[in-house]
Amino acid sequence: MAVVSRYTLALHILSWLAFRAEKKDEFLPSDRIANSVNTSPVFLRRILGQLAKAGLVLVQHGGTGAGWKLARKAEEISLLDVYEAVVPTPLFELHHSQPNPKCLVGKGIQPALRDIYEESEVAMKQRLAGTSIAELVTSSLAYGSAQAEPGFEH
Amino acid sequence: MAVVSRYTLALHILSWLAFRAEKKDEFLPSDRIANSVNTSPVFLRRILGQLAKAGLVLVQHGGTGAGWKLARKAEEISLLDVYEAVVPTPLFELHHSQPNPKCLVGKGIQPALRDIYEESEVAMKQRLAGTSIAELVTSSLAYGSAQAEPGFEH
DNA sequence: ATCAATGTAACTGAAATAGTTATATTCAAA
DNA sequence: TTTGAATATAACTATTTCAGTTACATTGAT
Repeated sequence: MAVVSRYTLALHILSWLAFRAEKKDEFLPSDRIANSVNTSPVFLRRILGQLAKAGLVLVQHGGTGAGWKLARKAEEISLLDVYEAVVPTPLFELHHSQPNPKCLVGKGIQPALRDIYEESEVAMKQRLAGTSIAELVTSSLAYGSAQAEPGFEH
Repeated sequence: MAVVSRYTLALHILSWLAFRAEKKDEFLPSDRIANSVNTSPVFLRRILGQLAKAGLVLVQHGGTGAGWKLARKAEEISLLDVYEAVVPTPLFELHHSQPNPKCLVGKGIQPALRDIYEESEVAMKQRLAGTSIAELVTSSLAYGSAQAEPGFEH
């Protein structure tokens, strides 16, 4: 295990909102999203809250048309934007208990690793930055449309 | 949290063995390693066992000179070799509960994500492949030697 | 005023991780 | 062949994280 599945759920949420936005510009409630993602609406709202803080979605609190929608076009949201919004911690963990500072290796290994870990994380993020939610939707539909069951109301 | 700290410990173990190997070619016991890493010898042996399976270290089971040493030169062990040895799972997690297959997005998003996740993981690994244990030792010593306490017996 | 929605605190259950304890096994060397 | 310094491994504990649920207060368009 590594990068939390919460990130996958965030991408699913945004893809679904983008897919819906192509048909109609409206706020959509969390339990409609939960129907596609197959997860609790409360859990999704926690993720949606993080996405809202990062400026990726807009929220309508009360009233009949309450819910969520994309804050900007799906072409302008990269998978890295979403990563930064929901994954706050660095990719690699250092030691839990500090290494022995009396040992030359133990003394210097943490800053040495920090450099390498940082660069590896950047390499991963650059790949994420190269794809948008719009492209993810296109790709998902290409994979899914072949055998999707017809007549399903979103 | 993300990539387990076990990976950091594995890199520390190998760096320490490489550092020691420069002075003398011998098997070194896990509690000597534990003195630098500052962790339980039993836990370290679990990691050392994984490294041995991957062919990165050699083990001497019984007798007076029992312990561990590098199976090949530190220049020929990359940080990616170590990653593959101790991190068995993919970097990104997909959904825990399957998305709704009746939804076009839910149907296709997993294979779409698999492609992108795979490429992101490869990008990260390529950076790890570019550094060897020998280089990590050199870098650690550069960071550590400035203020390390003198007179420490490894 | 209604009520369909969100916001959030508090909880549960499951899993992973780090680390420990105890015991059996290995094998070089005396 | 006995010794003993080491590893191998099972079983256990404590901590944390994560996903997901329940319950309730709040919001605000109509």
